[in-house]
Amino acid sequence: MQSSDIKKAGLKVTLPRMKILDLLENSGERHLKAEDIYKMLLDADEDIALATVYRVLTQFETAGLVNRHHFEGGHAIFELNDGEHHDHLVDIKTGRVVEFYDEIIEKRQKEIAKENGFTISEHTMILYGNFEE
Amino acid sequence: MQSSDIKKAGLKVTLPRMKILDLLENSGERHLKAEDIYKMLLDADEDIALATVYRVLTQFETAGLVNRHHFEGGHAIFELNDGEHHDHLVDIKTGRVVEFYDEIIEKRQKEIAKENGFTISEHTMILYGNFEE
DNA sequence: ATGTATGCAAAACATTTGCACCTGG
DNA sequence: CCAGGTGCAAATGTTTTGCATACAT
Repeated sequence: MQSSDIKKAGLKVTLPRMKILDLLENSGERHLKAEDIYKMLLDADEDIALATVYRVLTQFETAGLVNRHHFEGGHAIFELNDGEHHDHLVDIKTGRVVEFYDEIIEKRQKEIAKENGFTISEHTMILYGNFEE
Repeated sequence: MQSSDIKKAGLKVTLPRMKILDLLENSGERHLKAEDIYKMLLDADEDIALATVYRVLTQFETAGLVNRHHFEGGHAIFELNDGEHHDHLVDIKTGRVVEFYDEIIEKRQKEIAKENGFTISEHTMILYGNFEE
């Protein structure tokens, strides 16, 4: 929907890019594999190659529009970058993902980095487990 | 060196398993890719297949002897499980890895899980960045 | 027009698996 | 001896790339 974001990233506003950004914004699921996006495009009768999905996602990542995470399972998942950092709770069985943000943890991370003479450029924290029914 | 660990895991004490465990314990680098281990074995003139390295590492993981982590880069890294959980600082440029453990963070993680009706079975936290020279 | 993007197929990796042969207990 | 382990090659799953064609500006 926001073709301005694509333009801002120095990318031409093409149909594949708009469709993919639209899915990331409005598909209802924030955390998607490239394959998921590809299948949703097929379902929507969009003739977009999987290779293009990967290329676009990588460009979006470079532009700061999306984040790429490496959850367990050997594949990456992508989510819209809403500007606010957050971490993840991942249900091992269902794959359900819940985001959270904790001030205390963020503060400690910075302190720990400092103690180690380390400058954080980014970080991920993933808690794997099960949600109660 | 500790063939007893292998036996305890219900696995036969074979040369490949001993060599791989030895590397994990004494190679000087705690965080290794399967490929790294394979190359070290080649350098040591051990005729062990990459497939075996993967099989053994997976068995060790199941037995709780090693942990598998998914750092950035599309490959898994393996480290000896010394029984104590810890998190990682990873240098983006050099690949250097430093482990740390923080009581305050661990405590907050448990509280956050509780707030979300979530039972943690394991978790990873990785800070990516740069160490000062 | 012209530099970018895309589709397609092939390539590149990381990891797993089938199968015949070998080996530890 | 014999279940379990291993090497090799082929298969799998994910992501990247080369190239000819198509499109945005």
